[in-house]
Parts: sequence; C-alpha cells; structure tokens
Amino acid sequence: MNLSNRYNPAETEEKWYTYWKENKCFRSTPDDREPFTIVIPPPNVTGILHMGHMLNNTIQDIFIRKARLEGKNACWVPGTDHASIATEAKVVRMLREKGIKKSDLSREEFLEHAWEWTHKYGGIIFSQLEKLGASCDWDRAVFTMDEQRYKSVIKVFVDLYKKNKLYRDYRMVNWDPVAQTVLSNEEVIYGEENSRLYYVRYKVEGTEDEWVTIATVRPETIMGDTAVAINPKDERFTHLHGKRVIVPLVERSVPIIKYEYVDIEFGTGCLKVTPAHDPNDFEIGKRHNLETVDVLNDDGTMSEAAQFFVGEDREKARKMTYKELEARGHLVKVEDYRNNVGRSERTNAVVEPKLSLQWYVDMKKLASPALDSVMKDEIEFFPKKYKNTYNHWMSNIRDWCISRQLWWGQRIPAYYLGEEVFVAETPEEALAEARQKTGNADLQMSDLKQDDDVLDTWFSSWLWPISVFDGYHTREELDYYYPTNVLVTGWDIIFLWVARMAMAGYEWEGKRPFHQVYFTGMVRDEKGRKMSKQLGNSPDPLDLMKEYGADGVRFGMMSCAPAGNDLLFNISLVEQGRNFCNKIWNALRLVKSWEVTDDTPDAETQAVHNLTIAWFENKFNETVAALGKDYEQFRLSDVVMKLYSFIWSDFCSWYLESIKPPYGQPISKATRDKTLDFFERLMTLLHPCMPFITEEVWHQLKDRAKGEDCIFSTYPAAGDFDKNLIQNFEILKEMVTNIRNARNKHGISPKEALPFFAQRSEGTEALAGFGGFKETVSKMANLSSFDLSDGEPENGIPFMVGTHKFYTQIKVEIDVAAEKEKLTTEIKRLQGMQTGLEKKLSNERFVNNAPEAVVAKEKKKLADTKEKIVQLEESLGRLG
RNA sequence: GGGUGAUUAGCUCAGUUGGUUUAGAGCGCAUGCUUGACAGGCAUGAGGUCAGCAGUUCGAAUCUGCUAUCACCCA
Repeated sequence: MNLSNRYNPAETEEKWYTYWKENKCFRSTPDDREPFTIVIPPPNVTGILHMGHMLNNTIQDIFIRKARLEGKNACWVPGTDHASIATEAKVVRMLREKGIKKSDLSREEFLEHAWEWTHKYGGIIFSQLEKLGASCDWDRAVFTMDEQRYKSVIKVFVDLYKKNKLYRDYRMVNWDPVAQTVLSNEEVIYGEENSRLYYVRYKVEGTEDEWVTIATVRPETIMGDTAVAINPKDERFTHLHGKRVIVPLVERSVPIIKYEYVDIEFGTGCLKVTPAHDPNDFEIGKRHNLETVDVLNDDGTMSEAAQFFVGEDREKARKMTYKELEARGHLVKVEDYRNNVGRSERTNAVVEPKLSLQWYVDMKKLASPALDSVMKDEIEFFPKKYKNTYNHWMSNIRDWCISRQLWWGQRIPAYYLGEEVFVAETPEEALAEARQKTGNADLQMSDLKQDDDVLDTWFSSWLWPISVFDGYHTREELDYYYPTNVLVTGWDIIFLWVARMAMAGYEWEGKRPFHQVYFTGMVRDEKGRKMSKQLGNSPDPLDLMKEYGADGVRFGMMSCAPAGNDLLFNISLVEQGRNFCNKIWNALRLVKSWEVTDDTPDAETQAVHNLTIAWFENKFNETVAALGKDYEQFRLSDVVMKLYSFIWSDFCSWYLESIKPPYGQPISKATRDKTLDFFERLMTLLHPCMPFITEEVWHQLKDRAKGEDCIFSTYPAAGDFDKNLIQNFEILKEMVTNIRNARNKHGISPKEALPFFAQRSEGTEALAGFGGFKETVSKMANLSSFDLSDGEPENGIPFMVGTHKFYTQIKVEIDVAAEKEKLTTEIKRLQGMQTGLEKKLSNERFVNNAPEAVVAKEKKKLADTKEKIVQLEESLGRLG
C-alpha cells in the first residue's frame, strides 16, 4: 500500500475530470431510456464564476449525476448568454482604453470587436464549471448569439408581431444614461439612499413679494418645469387658483394647476411639475396640456433646452443649480432626506425617466396559461411560497419593453419606409412586403431602413428550454428532451426569467417548459450581506476549490443550503467538507491495509462480524429510504448531512471499528469482501454530492474493467430493513458510550479490560441472547466479561439504557455524596414525568380522543418511567 | 402603503401534514488521549422556558390571532 495519509484533491480532481470528459461520460443523445433534462441558467458569456454559480451548479450536478446513476438518460445543457448591456459596456471601455471611441466605429466594426472579446473571454466560465465537477454535455454548449439562437429570436419576434402580441409605442421609460439605453422595469433596482430635499420659492406672477415654495430632490430639473400643482382642497392656496408663477433661473411663466393627487402633507403641499422627467408629472402634463421641456441629453448631461449648465452632468448640475438658486434668493432651506432611488442593474447608474419610442410585448396576452400552470402545480415551485410572489406579478403584469439602444444583440427585424413598418425574418421578405403594400415594384433595399436597436437579452433567454434544442427549427431533440425536468435558479430572477420562460413554453410548445422549479437562496456573507464584487465580500471560488478541493467546497455549500432559504456562507463548513474527504480517504487506507485470510475466524469474532454486517446492511437500507425522501423534497442539506454522519459515524466509528482486526492480524475474506461492497455502495450514494473522491475511492477499492466507473454505477434501491435489529444496535451503542464515559470519569485507560454486568430482566436476557450482542459490546467497550446478575455487583457503577440496568465494575472510590445527589435529581425529574403521564392517562378525553397507538405509547412511557424509578431508588438505597 | 418569510444551544441552521421517555446537527467550548486508518484524528461531556402574550386542542416548537424585532419582494 502506498497511499498518503492526507487526501490530495487537486491531483484526483484533475485526473477524473479529464477522464470523464475524454470518455464522453456526460454525453447525451436521444434513445429508449427515460430522459432527465436540465438546462443551465446561462451565465454571462464574459462573466466569471461566483458563489451563486457554485451553489446553483452544484445542485444541478447533484440532480444530473443522481439521474445518471438511476439509469436515466441524463442531459445537462450548458450555455451562456450575451448580456448585451454588460458586455457592450465592457467592450466600449476596452476600446476607450485603446483610444477608440464607439462613435468612430461602424456597427459592423464594433461587432467585430465584441465577437473578438467574446471569443477571448467566453470560455472562462465553462472551464471554471469543470473545476467544480459539472457534468454538462459540453458538446451541446450553446450561446444566445450563435446562429440558431439568433434565428430563433428573430423568428419569435416576427411571430409575435404577426399575432399582434408585440407593438411599438411612445411612453415614459427607464433610461440608463451610462449604457444609453432603455431598461425594462425588472432591470431597475430600487433602494433607499441619502439625498437632500431642496425648498425653492417661485414668485407669483404680477406680485412684488408673494411666493410659493416647492420641495424637490432634483433642483436641476427646475428648468424643465411647466407648471406648479396644488391640491384643490388645500385651503392654504385657495387664493392662488388661476394664478401663474415664474420658474426661477429660466424666468418661465407657468400656470398653477389643481390636481387632487398632490399630497397636502408632503413638503410644502406645492408640487413642481416636470413632464419630461417624471412619470406622474408626465400624466399631469397630458391631462393639462402642458409643455414638455426635456432638459437632459441621453448621456445624462444638461441639454440646450435647460439653458443653464448645458453639457454638465446632472449630478454636477444639481450642485450648480443649488448655488445659483441660493445666490438669487430662491433657496428657502435644504434638508437631509432619504428617498427611493432606481439604479440600473448592469451599470448601477441612477435611472432617468425619459420619453421615448420603444418596442413592447403585450404580456397580458401571454400570461394566462403560465399563471394557471403554476397555481395548479403543473409547474411545481420549491419552496411553495414563491407561488404567491409569482401570482401577484403575473396578475398585475405590465408590458415588457424589449428594445435596447445597443449594438450587441439581435437587431430588431423591423424595416421602415417612412411611417410604414415591415417586420420580417429577412430584409428580402420585408422588401417584398413593402413592394406589395405600396404597389411600387421598383422599391429597393436601400429605401428601407432597419431598426437600429437590438433586443433585450432576456428576449433570448426566455426561449432557452426550447432554443437550446434548436426547437424553433427542428423537432427531433425537442420531442425527446422537452419539457425539461427541473430548473434550478435563484429567486431573484423569478420575473426576469422563470415567468417569461413559462410564457414562452406555452406560447410556442403549448406545454410547460419544466416540471419543477427549485429556487435556491442567495449566498450571503457572515453579516448577511449579499455577496458581490462591489462589496468585495465574496471569496474567489477557484481559490476555495484549490485550497479545499471541489468536493469539499460542494459539501460546504450544500450543507448550508436549506431548501430555498438564503444561506450565510461559512468557511468552516467547507473545511468540514475537506475533512470529510480526508476521513473517507483514511477509511480506504485502513480497508486496503488489511491482510486477508481464508481461515474461518474464532466464534467470537465471527459473531461480532455477523451482527455488525447485518446491522449495517439494515441501517444502509433505512438510510437510502430516508435520502430518497429528502431528495424528493429538495432537502439537499439534509441529504449531505445524513451521508456525512452515516459514513463518518456509522461506517467509520462503528462498523469499521467493530470488524477491525487487532493490529497485524488478518481479516476473514468474507468480511473484507462484504466491507468492500458496503464501501462501494456508499461511494455511489455519495457520488452526486462529491463526485471526485467517490470516483477515486471506487477505483481504489477493486480492480475495475474499462468503463466500470462510479459515475455509471447503479444507485442502490431502498430495501427492507429490520427495525428491531437497528434498535438493538442503538442500545448497544448507548451501552458502549456509557461504559466509555465511566472509564473517562474514573481515569481508567481504554486498554484496561473491565468486567460488566446486566441486571437480569426479560429485556436484558433477550439482548444478551441476541446473536453477537455480548461479543460486540465486549469488543467495542473492551470488556473482560459480560454476565447477567441478579443483584448489584460489588464496585458496580450503574447506568441505564431505557429500562435496562447495567453495571461497569470499576475498583475506585466513589464520591458518594455526588452520586446520591445525581440520583436524587434524576428520580425527581422522573417522578415529575410520572405525575404528568398519570394525569394525562386519567384524562378521559385523552384516552377517548387520542389514537390508540398514542395512548399505548403513553402507557408504556409510564410503565417504563416507574420501572426506572424503582431501579434508581434501589441504587440510591445501596449508597446508604 | 400591499405582501412574503424569519425569530429554536455562544454561532449557523434542521425539526418532514400536532403525539419517539430527555427538542436534534455541525462549528465553537471543556476534559482526557502518541488509541498501529485519520490531530484535517479519537473518546467523553457541558450548553435550549423553542421571541413575547393570548387562543384552539386530550396534547403545541409545530395550528390561529395579536405584539415586538429583523430580512426580503412589489408599488
């Protein structure tokens, strides 16, 4: 044997991933088996692995590997999305560093740079997923901008337009001044921020010294004011009805208008109205026919229309406006204030309300089947609580703005001829339509102008479960793999992605895209903060895996990931995972170190082996059944913890210790072989969670034929188990622990064998007669004898397991007073319990209403308690 | 403003449609250990009025209501 006493994950993980990959172990093609399909939530093409990915992909890998072990055709489709805003921003920055301005490039030139960038950084996250052990079918890797996916998106756009489920409209949108594009509502993240509330006075027109004061957090938009609104019920301002005020700085005369939604309590009760820069003001403006003065450029600087601070950024302009207002005597006061600020999910820029013409999907026309299926559990959500969230959003759904003012993405297939628009999959089709519509056969391609904008990235992602199988063009794979089995994703993208996929599934396939959705929690740091690059509170997953091994990290992630709750990432759990690997490794070393003999062992040893093997076989079956239930309910932290304690405690501390031969002595071949079988089955059970070490140990245990790998072994079926046998072994364990405790307390070395007695009773006679029981207790607790006794033996230190009384014989001075006190306390506690039980059992309503089994149990409890009290009182009496 | 969830050991969390004598686990803590696989280990132990109050019930950590604190989602 030549195995290091420390497990080395780096070497093993590298070796086995290469082996699996080279042998196409993750490959899936349609066949006769039942499929089990997962589509990966596509990470950004230029993204790198973070802790959220680790969690999410470990879970997916567990499901896929388990399905594979169960003989299903497991297919995990990997892919990336093009993340139009984020990627375009990165490419623009990279170009700027090289001294190239985006505005100097043509669309085609820019896209060349973007593709170059994509090819350079696009594969990084895949290789990182490999480190984690992800068993994706890499031959299937797809990208939202590759040819088939691009075509699918265009096809879908045209289809929706033809079905009148997509339209173009001019309205107030969320504008990202950094990316210079519109955002959908779901891409704006609101949060409370510190800002300041400025009180500014406007002079009433035609008066010398009469003013109205408004309060605003955005003084720089004053130049865009076209009215001041007051609540008609506000008696403070009745005298102002019908008057006008002069907007400061720009000296514009604007009307005072009556508007019942003005909050009398807020600020001064007077509201400045800026229709170009606030959605509510826009509505007021429409109703009162107000002028719209847009004081901002697309990049967030002040426009010519502002007249003041033209070209200055809005933040800087705010300060300049403040100074100017103060200088001219318009500033009344400034207060600190907390308000809700929307920021771009991708650039973190403060989002600007802006009027513009964009494309929208009419969501009301798509929502209904997708909502019903979730409410009826046709698509099943885990945890269930997300059904409410989903229901609320779907029932109040708003149209989806899908156009983006970017170049990196699928260009909108809309072609304009003056006011007319033609939507078609190709320019040729658009031209043909245009010719037909206008009756002008001479119309040329150059007469049509294609829309400059591209589509939202989510407009690619929502097709994912269909488009990864190229389902918009061919049926073969889709018919086999669709609907997919389970989608694993964070709850934060339930609207952005999950809901829309459900809609797309019903719209184009008439079927749910997945049977189940498992929402994972968010990974947070010890302080409960979401892990992010900005905060710098996220460990680098690659460093983690390097230090603790992928298996260790997987273990750590899963053991702190209860179903659907957010998890506080704790490095000590990863350490525990690494230690677990080491434990398994050393168990392997032990088993491999044994010399084997064909000789039959002595009767005692044989009895120990027989009982221990029988117990473990039954315990194994019990555990497999329990694991099955946990998997069904997505209780993966329970799965991992059960496997941990089953292997560490039951297998290593009890099973192996029990059958282990004394140093230098051989073990019988039958027992050794049985042990290898158990070990092998344990590795299969654990394989989904910790694939690398299990594959390694699997191969170390036995000589394997080519292709006989753990990844393709057979997941054990849950067999029957003998509860009584398991229960008796639990008593055995408790006895051993008690004996060890007695040794510990009295400073007796584990090497010194001790005499032991069981107080004769029906129960202890049965135990002593139970095959191998005495022998196994004797071995585990190092006893010199195990006898039944009718009275209390001399120097016997008593303990009880259930109602059974035992004595470890130790020749030591006993602290009589302390023992007496301990016994008295225990008797008192039991007497309290007895009283409670008697009261319960004399309550007719309990006896009549409770199920028979429960009543019987309580009766047994009472009898046992009484018995225990008798035994303890006897011991107490003996102490004098 | 509307909604969801949480509150259990020093810390992080389980507790599976209300009934397992004493509410579990890991980490941490304490004591002892060159125990011939493993100190990344072994053995043993100490830690809890299940946030508070009221109710339903024969029986509540578990169900209901209210209160407090916290987190998140939507507008």
